Amino acid sequence: MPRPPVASLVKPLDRGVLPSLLGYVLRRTQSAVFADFAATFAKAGQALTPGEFGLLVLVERNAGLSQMALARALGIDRSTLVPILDRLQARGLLVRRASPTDGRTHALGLTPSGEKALTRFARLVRTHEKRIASGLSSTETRTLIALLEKVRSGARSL
Amino acid sequence: MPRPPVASLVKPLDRGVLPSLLGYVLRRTQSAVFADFAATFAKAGQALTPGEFGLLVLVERNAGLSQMALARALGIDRSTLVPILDRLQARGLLVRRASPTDGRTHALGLTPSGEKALTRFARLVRTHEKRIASGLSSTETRTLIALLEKVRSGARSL
DNA sequence: TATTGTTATACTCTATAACTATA
DNA sequence: TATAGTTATAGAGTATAACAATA
Repeated sequence: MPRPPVASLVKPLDRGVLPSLLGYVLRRTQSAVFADFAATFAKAGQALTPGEFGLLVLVERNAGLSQMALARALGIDRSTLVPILDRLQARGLLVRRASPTDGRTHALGLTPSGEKALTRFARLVRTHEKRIASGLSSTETRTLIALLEKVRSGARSL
Repeated sequence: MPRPPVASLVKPLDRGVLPSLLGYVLRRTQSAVFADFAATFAKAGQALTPGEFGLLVLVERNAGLSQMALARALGIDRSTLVPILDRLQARGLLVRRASPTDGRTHALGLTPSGEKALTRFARLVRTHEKRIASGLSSTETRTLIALLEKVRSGARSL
């Protein structure tokens, strides 16, 4: 007897206190932004996650850094970083070179192909950023970033 | 010859364009907020993720809803929801009852123990929210939430 | 002894595809 | 036929513990 729900007729649920919670709104927004990032790259035939983009920028701007230093900057464990670097290296974007000063560490760097790819990626990120900020004035965007940074510092001191 | 990096002496990396990207700042803030949530609950001897909290609130406010309806509201696949419900049910917080009107669906609901737990959880969430918003005036917090909602609607229209 | 990178392992979140029972 | 829930499976992100090479 119950009929299949027609998309336009699905009753929105009661979300109670959730929409007034900063953490909840932050998480939902982040999820939508992630989806937009993925769609932007997919439409351009490119495969990259926001995390991979951040990693590539960090390696480009700090060529020669070690895996430990990179893991610390990304806020992840060094063991978590290994398969991520494996994948980017397999794609020919990044190399682990021997460090000239410390036999234990790798000096990370982008390949020429990685540099070129990063330029393409950066263009797509700008497109994506324009879209997600399309409902905001540039003043609002700056305000939003500043407020988010304030939240981040408040959350970090545990 | 290289010495171990002393925490207070670790040079911050050059992040290039990243700090000006809304998506990047959003992701880092979300990560710090998640860590604060986890720490708040861990200190109180409770184990709960933000996602589980949102799910419990949704079930409480919409008792009897189906797994499909819940998955839709959470933005996840119905198969993803199964093990999540399994865990909450195993903890005695939630039940799958037979629907009186449709033999295919489950009517979800909180157990009395789940209701009581949710009250405790909500108190911890308020503590957590106070901390992450501690650097903001209440006006700023409302502004932040409004701006995030604007971003979310801009990101969703693909 | 301590650090770096790696491996083995485990857990969670996510999805797709196929199965079942019901509609 | 179509929908709801489940299972099997797979990929990515996360961690801890232990190991080899190096400091």
